[in-house]
Amino acid sequence: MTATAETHPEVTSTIADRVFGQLRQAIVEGEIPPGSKISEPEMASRLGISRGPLREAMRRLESTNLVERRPNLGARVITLSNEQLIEIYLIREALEGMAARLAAERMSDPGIADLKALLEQHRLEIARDSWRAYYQKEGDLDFHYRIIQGSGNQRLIGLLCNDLYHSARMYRCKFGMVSDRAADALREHELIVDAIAERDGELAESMMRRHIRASRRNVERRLTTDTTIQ
Amino acid sequence: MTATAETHPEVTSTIADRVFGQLRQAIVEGEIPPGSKISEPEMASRLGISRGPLREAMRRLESTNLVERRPNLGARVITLSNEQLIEIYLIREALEGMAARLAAERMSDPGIADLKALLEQHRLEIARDSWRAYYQKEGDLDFHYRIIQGSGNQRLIGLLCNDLYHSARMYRCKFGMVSDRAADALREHELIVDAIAERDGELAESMMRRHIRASRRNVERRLTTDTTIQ
DNA sequence: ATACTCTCTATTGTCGACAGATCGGCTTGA
DNA sequence: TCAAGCCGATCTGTCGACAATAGAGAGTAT
Repeated sequence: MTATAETHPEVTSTIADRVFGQLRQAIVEGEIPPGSKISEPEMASRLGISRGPLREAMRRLESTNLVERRPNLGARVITLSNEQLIEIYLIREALEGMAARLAAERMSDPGIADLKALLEQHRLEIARDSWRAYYQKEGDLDFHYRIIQGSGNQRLIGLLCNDLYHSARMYRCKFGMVSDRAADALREHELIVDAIAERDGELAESMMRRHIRASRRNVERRLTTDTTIQ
Repeated sequence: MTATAETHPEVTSTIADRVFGQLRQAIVEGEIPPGSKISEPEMASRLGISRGPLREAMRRLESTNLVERRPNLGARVITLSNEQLIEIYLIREALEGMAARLAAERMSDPGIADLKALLEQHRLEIARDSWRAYYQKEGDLDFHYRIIQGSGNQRLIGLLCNDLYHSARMYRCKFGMVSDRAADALREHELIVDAIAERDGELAESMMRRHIRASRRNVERRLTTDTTIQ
């Protein structure tokens, strides 16, 4: 973990901040499995730090709903229930819908052009090798991030990028969910970008919500039918 | 502060948790003014605790967007800009809209009956003494809380009740914003409850969003015209 | 008079150590 | 044989102390 987390070579001045990022990455990538207890002495010695900064990092992880902490009992990585995943999808539907509306109203013209270029790139990738759902997934993430950023609402950006998306990514890493609806998603993305390009906030919100709702229903269908998960 | 914060006599086993609640209340009520620096040694000695638990509490306050912390420079209570207030209203519009939709789908019949009773009580209060906007404000909060709880979405409940509403309350305590639209708000509340009672999630969401949007526009109007604020 | 530098102080970041609590295993009794 | 209680080990919560950094202030040179 100490090695893989160093992909971002940003020199964070304080240990607690750096360890927070390390642990968050290790948790969402499943390196620290869900439900497992995080022992303070063990983790501190493994990271080569003291318990002080570690506890501060754990508090932040607790606030971002990645670990559960019970007094005098220690902290455990949260266990992901299917219900919690659905909850996140519903919140994303509301928040990213609003983000799309705001992006349609406030995004810069060059930003919209970049969005269109990104979409064109995705279109080519999918046409070239549709089996490679991984790139599409990363691209999907990139697409959503840009629209969220385009909303210009700092609080909204923080909520989605710092909290919800890490939880969602944790899920994706647990069950290796490959998207079987890349083509559909791309079409929906196009509708969203068209609405944004026309500065139609109402339509952009509606299309984004429909997109996320479709994604949620796809997951729900899998969770209920697929017996491997459950 | 140490005295006023003890209104909730819940015995929290750990100091850091208790201090977190104390500081949060002191901040949102304006007892620790926005923008003021929180010195760790001073605050720790004032609370009669060590710096360790205080720092853990500060980390949680940082995660809930109530204090800003810069490495090696200390923590300050966030300064409330008008733009940030508008941001919160927009997020509330999205999230509480979704909450109303879910409440319409999932709230229990007794819960809906309670909601109606609460509304009836508000109607009487407003008819009796319309000048007392304070009670209406508290009632408004109570009304919104019940619908949020009625959504049954734990993550949504936590986001709104633990994060956003404290930020919003901080604003309300800074500018003593009395609602001059109690009657309008009550009518809007009635429409929302009617939609929930009819189990019409679509309508409930629409009405809730319209309600919060009206509230936001009322605030925007004040912020732009009223010169005392600015 | 102003700007620059150096020093000193106070605060933050970090660490090791102690007290209280929880959990597992062991003993003892019926 | 099984259940209840006791005891030790480990961990969490808390504290005081040390190192490093930022800021203020005095002093000096131009």
